[in-house]
Amino acid sequence: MKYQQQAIEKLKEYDVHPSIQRVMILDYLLSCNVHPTVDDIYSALLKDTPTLSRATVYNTVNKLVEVGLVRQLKDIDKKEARYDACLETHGHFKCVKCGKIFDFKVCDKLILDKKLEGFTVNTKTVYFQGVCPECNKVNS
Amino acid sequence: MKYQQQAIEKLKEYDVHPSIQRVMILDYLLSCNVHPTVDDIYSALLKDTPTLSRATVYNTVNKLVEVGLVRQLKDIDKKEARYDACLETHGHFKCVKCGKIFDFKVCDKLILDKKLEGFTVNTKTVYFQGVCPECNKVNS
DNA sequence: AACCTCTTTGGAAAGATTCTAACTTTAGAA
DNA sequence: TTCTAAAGTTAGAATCTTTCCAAAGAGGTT
Repeated sequence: MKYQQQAIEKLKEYDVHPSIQRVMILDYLLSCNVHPTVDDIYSALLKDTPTLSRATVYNTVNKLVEVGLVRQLKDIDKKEARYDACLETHGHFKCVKCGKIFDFKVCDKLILDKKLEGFTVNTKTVYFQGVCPECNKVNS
Repeated sequence: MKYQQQAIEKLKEYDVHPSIQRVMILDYLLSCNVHPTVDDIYSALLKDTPTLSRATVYNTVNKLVEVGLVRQLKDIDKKEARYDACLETHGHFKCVKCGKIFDFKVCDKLILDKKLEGFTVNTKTVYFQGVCPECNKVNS
């Protein structure tokens, strides 16, 4: 519960009632850099809170996405959606060989096309796929 | 069947046997700019081919994605995956009010971060969410 | 025609997510 | 403190998307 206090403050700031479950889940998302699936979150928190329900995890992450505290990433995984509590604009790179996910910076001003004038952009998702340096070494 | 001939040629070029179903599906993807879901494709083609199976649509789009003729877009829709036959690198903008999806250009060289040196990038996905000019007008 | 391979089909099955209805907790008023 | 209404949680059923599988079909080759 490293980020418990921060989680509570963020929830309040975004007008979401900081229930025990919500704080737990946001704390977990803030503390891990691996972009977990709903099931990852559920399994991890079940140890400490055996009464936790899967539906609560779904409700909570949906709520957090809705208010903008968390980002949903669906392309990364073939089936399950993943969640990321880092709000800074950044890209995700997934290595197709080892499956690892790397975050990288995106200079978002440079992406903008003239065609997007007049559009209000709220969320930016940049997702690359390929082979990471480690796996490139192994195969060469 | 505007793109039927083009579909057949593309399939051959990518070493995919141009069966009736595959041609139909790729033709449909090439002719529509709306990034349909599997169910959209299935429903649309069922009229002309009542014997078409949902599994065939899944098999086909998976095959097309696998060989690189079509791109899968998961983030755009909350549940269903969408498919796009346009191979040029481009971004997708989804208006959260009207649900329309707009394509826009991405100058892909500009996205690259120094951190990505050594990475081999195969696929680039850029996805924005926000409000389109039309919906911006309505609410002001 | 006989044969082989690839494709399609439909239904069953699996997997992910949402719904529902009952139960619990919370915040604020009395 | 106690009451009340609203909000949140729970467990399991239900739904929806996707894949699997075995059988049937189509196309091409000898």
